Amino acid sequence: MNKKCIIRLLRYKNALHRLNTLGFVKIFSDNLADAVGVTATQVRKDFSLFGISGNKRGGYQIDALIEKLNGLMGKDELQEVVIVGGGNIGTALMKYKGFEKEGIKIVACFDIDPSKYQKKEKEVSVMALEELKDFVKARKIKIGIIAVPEIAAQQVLDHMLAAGIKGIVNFAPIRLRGSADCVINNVNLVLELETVIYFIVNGLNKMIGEIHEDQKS
Amino acid sequence: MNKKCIIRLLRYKNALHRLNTLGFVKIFSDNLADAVGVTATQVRKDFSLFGISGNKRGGYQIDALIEKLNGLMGKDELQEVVIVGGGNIGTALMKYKGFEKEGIKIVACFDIDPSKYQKKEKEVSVMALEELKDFVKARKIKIGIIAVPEIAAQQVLDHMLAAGIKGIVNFAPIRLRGSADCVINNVNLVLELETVIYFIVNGLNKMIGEIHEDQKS
DNA sequence: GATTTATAGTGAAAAAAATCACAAAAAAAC
DNA sequence: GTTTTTTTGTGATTTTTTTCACTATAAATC
Repeated sequence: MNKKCIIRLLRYKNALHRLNTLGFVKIFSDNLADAVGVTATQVRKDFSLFGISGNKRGGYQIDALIEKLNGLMGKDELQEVVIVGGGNIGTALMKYKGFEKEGIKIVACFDIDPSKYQKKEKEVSVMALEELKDFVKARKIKIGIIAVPEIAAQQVLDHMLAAGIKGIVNFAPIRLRGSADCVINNVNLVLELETVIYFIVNGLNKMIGEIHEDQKS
Repeated sequence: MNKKCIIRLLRYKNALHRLNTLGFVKIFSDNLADAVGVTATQVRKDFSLFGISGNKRGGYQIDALIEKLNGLMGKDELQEVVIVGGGNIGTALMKYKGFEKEGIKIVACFDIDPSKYQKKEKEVSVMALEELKDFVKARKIKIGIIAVPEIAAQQVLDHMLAAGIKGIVNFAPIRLRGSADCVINNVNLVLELETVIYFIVNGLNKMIGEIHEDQKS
């Protein structure tokens, strides 16, 4: 039961959700592997490790599988999330439709200069950074997104920790250090692009098909 | 020389750039490790593997180090990149300032319905998807970003491949398969958030400080 | 200029992760 | 109802990745 395996399980769950809404009922380790980008053996091994079993020659029942994964990984109830930083990235995330489907709700955005933003119909409201603490404490919010410039990221992190945020996705292009008190997932958009560029410029595309994904195919 | 190691080298380069602009001249494996989120041993091992050496008790000269890394990984000349999809994410990336510093230039965006967008001062222009192929071929662009809804992603990928794009960062929440002809880096924003949520909901924050980063501390 | 100290460098060991190879069983075909 | 086929399940093996434990060396100190 390692970190990587857990992350894969999340991916399986995610993919299964999608397949489910597409109307699929049954799935083979093969198909799931393909959807997630790993090998079929890996899928079965992961399941085996967590005591998930299917039917020999019958594959897996998708809804039962989702059920099991939910039981294992904690059914994700609706999670309220705040964003700090109302710039390009922050705004995009505020408006992004993809979260809702997965039970994630962006409830507010905080910015140093909220006067720039006026609330439009159906949009997330932007508040002053000073209001973060009270808001987060009052609503017992545990998850936050950092979408501020590099220079402000560390300071914003401190604010969030003080407010009681426990998990963060950080989009500022600087690595923020997690702690026992707070899990941080650093996502560096520039680096994601640079990685691809590197592989292309150096003609290494033959070497790999995908990046970060560790499968055959 | 494995994929992970290459990606780490890219991270080192990135971090060194930042440290350099901040005025640092010298660095120890320790510091770099910390900036990137790995162990000092790992940094030294990676360097050793690629024949990069520093000075005993003197650390590494940052500019020389960058030089070496550039030599090794191909100096990144200005790279022109196109975006497909002018929605929330696409728009954010178009406006995002962070790319320029790293020699990445977003030169155009393509959308099914470009009439929604009117070009403003200093902004990237949005064109019809049909123009993608000619544009990309004419300017010999090799790198593209997919920022369309899930449903359209596969089709857009096909368009891009036909146009001669060789490397892609895909933000649609579906795994696109790379090939010998095209490297794909799938970035799933929802999943990044879900991963954090999972660790928090299950109280596993003690288990890890960071996600995707495999270091101590 | 000898001694101490901090840091790089690296082969060896350990740990982690992935893959293989094959058994078990259910379904399908005959 | 027997045989074949397909797919799961998993111990064993291999490969990959990381860490350890130590040496070498340059700088700093005394």
